[in-house]
Amino acid sequence: MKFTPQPTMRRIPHYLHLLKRLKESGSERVSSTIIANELSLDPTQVRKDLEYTGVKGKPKTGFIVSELIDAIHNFLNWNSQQSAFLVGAGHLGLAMLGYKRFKDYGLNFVAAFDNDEEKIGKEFFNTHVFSVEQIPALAKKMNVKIGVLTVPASAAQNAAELLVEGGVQAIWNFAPTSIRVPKDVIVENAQFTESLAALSRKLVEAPMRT
Amino acid sequence: MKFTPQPTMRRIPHYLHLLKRLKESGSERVSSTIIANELSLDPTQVRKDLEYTGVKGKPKTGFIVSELIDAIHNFLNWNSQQSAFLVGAGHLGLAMLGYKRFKDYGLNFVAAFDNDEEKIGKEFFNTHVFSVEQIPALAKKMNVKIGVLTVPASAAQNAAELLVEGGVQAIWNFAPTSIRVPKDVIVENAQFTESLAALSRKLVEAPMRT
DNA sequence: GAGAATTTTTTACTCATATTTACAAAAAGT
DNA sequence: ACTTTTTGTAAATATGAGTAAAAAATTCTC
Repeated sequence: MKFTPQPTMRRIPHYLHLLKRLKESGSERVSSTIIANELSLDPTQVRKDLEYTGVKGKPKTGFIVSELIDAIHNFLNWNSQQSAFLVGAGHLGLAMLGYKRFKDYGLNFVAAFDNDEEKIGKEFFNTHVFSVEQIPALAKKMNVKIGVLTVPASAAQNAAELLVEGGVQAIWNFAPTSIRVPKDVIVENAQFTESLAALSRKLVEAPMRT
Repeated sequence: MKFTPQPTMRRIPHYLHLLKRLKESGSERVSSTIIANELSLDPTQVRKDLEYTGVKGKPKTGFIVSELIDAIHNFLNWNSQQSAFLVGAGHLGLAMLGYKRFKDYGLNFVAAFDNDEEKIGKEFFNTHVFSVEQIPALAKKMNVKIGVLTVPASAAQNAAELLVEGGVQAIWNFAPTSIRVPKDVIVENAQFTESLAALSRKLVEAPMRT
């Protein structure tokens, strides 16, 4: 089996969003050309991407919307919920906890952590806040596999190490810094700055495109 | 002049973070090999990426840290602040407003918008919340070029259109959906789901890598 | 009900882009 | 002056995107 290319991975969630929209509006079937038009992509590319999910389209009819949605969910393992820890109960962390939709994406926050005495012991959106020191013990006990880092840059490395100590397999890093972890631990960076840099540069380059 | 490749754009903010860390810890010079090691990249790739920013390194000594930081800031036009509108004063939107650090990234929120009567007229983190209907008029008046979308998927398209009507040049889209805009308007998607999908898939593929 | 026409997938190929590898030149230190 | 280190450039490889032609299947028509 081949690994999925990065660019494909980036596009798949967009397909999913569109498909859900189509399903809501009552469409049962969809062709790759329709998807391509809607997202301004190349039809062949859409087909190639969808191939990774394992679904097969039928000529003339295209793909069955609900089948595709299921296939993508399956592909991403979003059918079964994964327990996750949230580290850092600041503005962003609370936004994450408050975003109910994460359960559609297979993510379930079972506990939050912070090192602010003010916050420890409280509950936000039905999630209890513990001291960061308890991360390793609780992670092992609750068998948590995913850690979400929404701490300041200065606290990121330490938090990451505590998560690793607790046996976490993957870290979703929102902190504006790189973290160093053993190579068998998966790190996915979701930094605003990455995206903002791209935007800023596009603004700089925009006049040149004319 | 050549356009900057996407992957390079993604890496540049990481260089910047590292460089700032190095500067704080007192380093004056840095070589591409050190950067490469720190971020587990290839040294040549680092040099090539840095080439886009226009800085020249000196053999044997490498690059001057502060020079590099300036060059990257310049490259991204983060020296001068850009006025921006925040559309959607929910959890995420407030997290954005509360994140003081954005001014380091050339972004300055001058107004926020929502269609919740409860929020309109209030202030959050010194930023006033207006009704979304006022977006076009205020955008023109204040000459705002960047709009940040932190609204639910259902409100995204409408909000985007209002921003476009107001003459906004770039939209930073956090809403979990694709938006359709005229082709001269820049859209940068910063969706959690993109990144979460990548993480989820890595978890699925992880056992295969062994 | 059979066949033609149309639409869409599928496959194969070409082109572009990004990464890696290799080598030569330059500056600092010994 | 020689060695080491590190940049800069050039070439090669690998990967992903786009294009074009062929095959399959469904619908429409006769």
